[in-house]
Amino acid sequence: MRESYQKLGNYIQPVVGRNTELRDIPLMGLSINKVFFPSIANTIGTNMGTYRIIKRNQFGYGPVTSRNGEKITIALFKDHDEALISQAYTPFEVKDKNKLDPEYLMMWFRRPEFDRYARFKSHGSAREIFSWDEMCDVMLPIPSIEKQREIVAEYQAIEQRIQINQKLIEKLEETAQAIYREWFVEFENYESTFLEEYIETNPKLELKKGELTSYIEMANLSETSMCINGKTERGYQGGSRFQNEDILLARITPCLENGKTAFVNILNPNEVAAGSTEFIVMRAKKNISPYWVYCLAKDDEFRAYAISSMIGSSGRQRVHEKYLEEYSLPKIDPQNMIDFHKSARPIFETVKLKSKENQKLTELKELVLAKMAQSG
DNA sequence: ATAATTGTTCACGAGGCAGA
DNA sequence: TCTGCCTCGTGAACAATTAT
Repeated sequence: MRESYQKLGNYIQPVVGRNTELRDIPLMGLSINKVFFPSIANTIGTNMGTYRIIKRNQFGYGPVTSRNGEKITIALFKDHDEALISQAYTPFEVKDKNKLDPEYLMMWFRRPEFDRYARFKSHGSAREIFSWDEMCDVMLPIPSIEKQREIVAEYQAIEQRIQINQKLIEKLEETAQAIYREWFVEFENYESTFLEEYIETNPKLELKKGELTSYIEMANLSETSMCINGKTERGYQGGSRFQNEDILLARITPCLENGKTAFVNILNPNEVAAGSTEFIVMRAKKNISPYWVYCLAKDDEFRAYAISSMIGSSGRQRVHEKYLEEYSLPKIDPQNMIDFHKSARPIFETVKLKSKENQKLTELKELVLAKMAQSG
């Protein structure tokens, strides 16, 4: 270990104090994603006096590491001036912010190496604990405060760009949806037809058992955008099959209700990929824009129809694609479709570009974290 | 007979409670 | 503080049934 590595214990101290006055301030939880969020605890009948109080720029962590996916629950609190957290978490703070920058320390905690370290250093029989003493024994590079702030600024700049892209993607999706509504929903046409005239569901595609293919699981789908984040390679063993420009619609509780729908654009041309058994693949028929299919799949009216037609018992309800094909909608003017496709294309292309850019930026972020080990 | 669809169960991650 | 346990959500495996 380098000489410039320092013992964390010299820079931090625990925070004491319980909610004995039963104050009415926000109750927060924290997760292995290393963020605070509004707590999901059921606190009816709970004695809130035992809860701990955490203040802005203090940290909280969960000493229990053995049941959290090889990760440690730790986050820097910035959402409010003060909040309550469960007694299960240990709050602590940096003694002197001019010697150790809290944001810089949080960056160190975000490193995957720190997760592994915390797990490795956990001990106990029934439950493995990363104790306060172990936390104090953590060694990390602590350069000058100026250098720390420089590193933090670099990291935050990347984060900001990701957020800007994310916002842009959201706006673009809204725009696409607005164009769709204007042209196809508010469009007056009293002649109606069924969806099967325009789309094909679960098109037949060949994949051999055991063949190595790209695989997209439910977790890769976003609830808010068309972008698919990540894929894996594995031998084909069943499930849905699709290609670029197909639309994936999650058909099972609660993924459908949550809006998990994707526009496939991350495959190679002509590549056939596999995915979760719980996707319905929607494909545009001849002369129909795949962009239109995506917008339809995200349309409130269509989604309400899909949700209302879910069947199955024991809480695991699914949509049947036959029902989707029977969805009734106004007949589409072919010229309208051509014009819509032209208008929507730049939107979808930009979303694809920005989503790719964000993947690169995310890699870059990880690189900045990895680099910290050399900054001492 | 085989594939596709539908129903059921299982495991377990994650967040947290509460008594000793 | 320690630790036994609860609850909810969810993906996936497995089983049963139906279609081809």
